[in-house]
Amino acid sequence: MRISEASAMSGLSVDTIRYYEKSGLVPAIERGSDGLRRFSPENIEWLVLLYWLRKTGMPMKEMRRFAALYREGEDSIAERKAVLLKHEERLRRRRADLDRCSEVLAYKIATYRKIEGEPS
Amino acid sequence: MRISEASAMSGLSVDTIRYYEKSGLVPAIERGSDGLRRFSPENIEWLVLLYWLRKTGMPMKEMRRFAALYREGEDSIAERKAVLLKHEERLRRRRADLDRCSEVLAYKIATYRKIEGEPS
DNA sequence: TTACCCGTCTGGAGCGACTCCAGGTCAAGC
DNA sequence: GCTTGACCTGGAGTCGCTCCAGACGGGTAA
Repeated sequence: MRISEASAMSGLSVDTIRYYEKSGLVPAIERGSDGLRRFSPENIEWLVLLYWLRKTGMPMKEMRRFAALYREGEDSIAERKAVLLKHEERLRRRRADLDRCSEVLAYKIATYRKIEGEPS
Repeated sequence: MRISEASAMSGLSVDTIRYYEKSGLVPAIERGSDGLRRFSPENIEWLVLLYWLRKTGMPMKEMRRFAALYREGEDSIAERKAVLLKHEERLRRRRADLDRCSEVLAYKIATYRKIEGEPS
C-alpha cells in the first residue's frame, strides 16, 4: 500500500506521515524497487494509533518514547501499557476541560440572550 | 491589578497575555503612570474567556474575529453568540474524539494484558 | 546613599508540530 | 514520445506560544 492510501486509512496527511517517519515515530517504512514507500497492515495500524494519540494531545516527545518501546519488541509491553494508561488520564483531564468550557459558554450565551431580550 | 496577578487569575502566562495584546485579542490594556499594564475586572473576565476558548481548541484567527466583535460593542452580540455556539459544536466533536481514542486505548491495553497473561 | 532585588517593559530568537513548495524521478496512458 | 500524476527530497513558512537579553524603576537593607 502506498502513501496516499496509508494517509486515507490512518487519517494522517501524506506530509505528516513522512514527517513522522523522519522524526522516528514510525519504524522506517519499507521501499519498493521504485524507491516508494510500501505500507504493511501493521504499519497502518501503528499510524492509526499515532493519529489518535496525537489528535487527543499526546506530545511528540512521548510518542517518540512510545515508538522506541515499540521497536524494542515484547519486552517493553509493560512500559507501553503504562504510557497508554497515562494517556487515559490525560483524556480524563481533557474531558474535564471541555465540560468546564461548556459551562463558561452556557453562562456567556445566557448573558447574551438576556441582553438581546432587553435591548438598550 | 498588574500582569502577574492577571496571569494568576486567568490561567494565561504573563508572556501569553502580552502576546495576546500584541495580536489584538485583548483590547489594549491601560497603563499606569509607571508605564505598567493595569488590568480591570472586565479585562480579567475577558482573559478567562480567552483562556477557555484557546484551551479547548479555538484557533487564534477566530479569537481575533471574536475580539473584533467585542470591540464593536452591543451591536455585535448576535454574532458573538454565533461564534460561541459554533465553538460548542467544536466541543462536541472533541468529546467524540476523546471517546473514540478511549476505545482505541481500551482495545490496545486489553491486547497488552493478554500478551502479558501469556508470555511467550 | 548606594547597592541590590524584583517585577515589569520591549524586541527578537527559538521551538513544537506540522504544512507547503520547488524541483526532480518514474510509470502509465494517449 | 509526451503529458499526467503520484511520489521523492530538502528546505522554507506558519501558528501559537515561550524564553531571553538588556533596560527601567520602586522598595528594602547595609
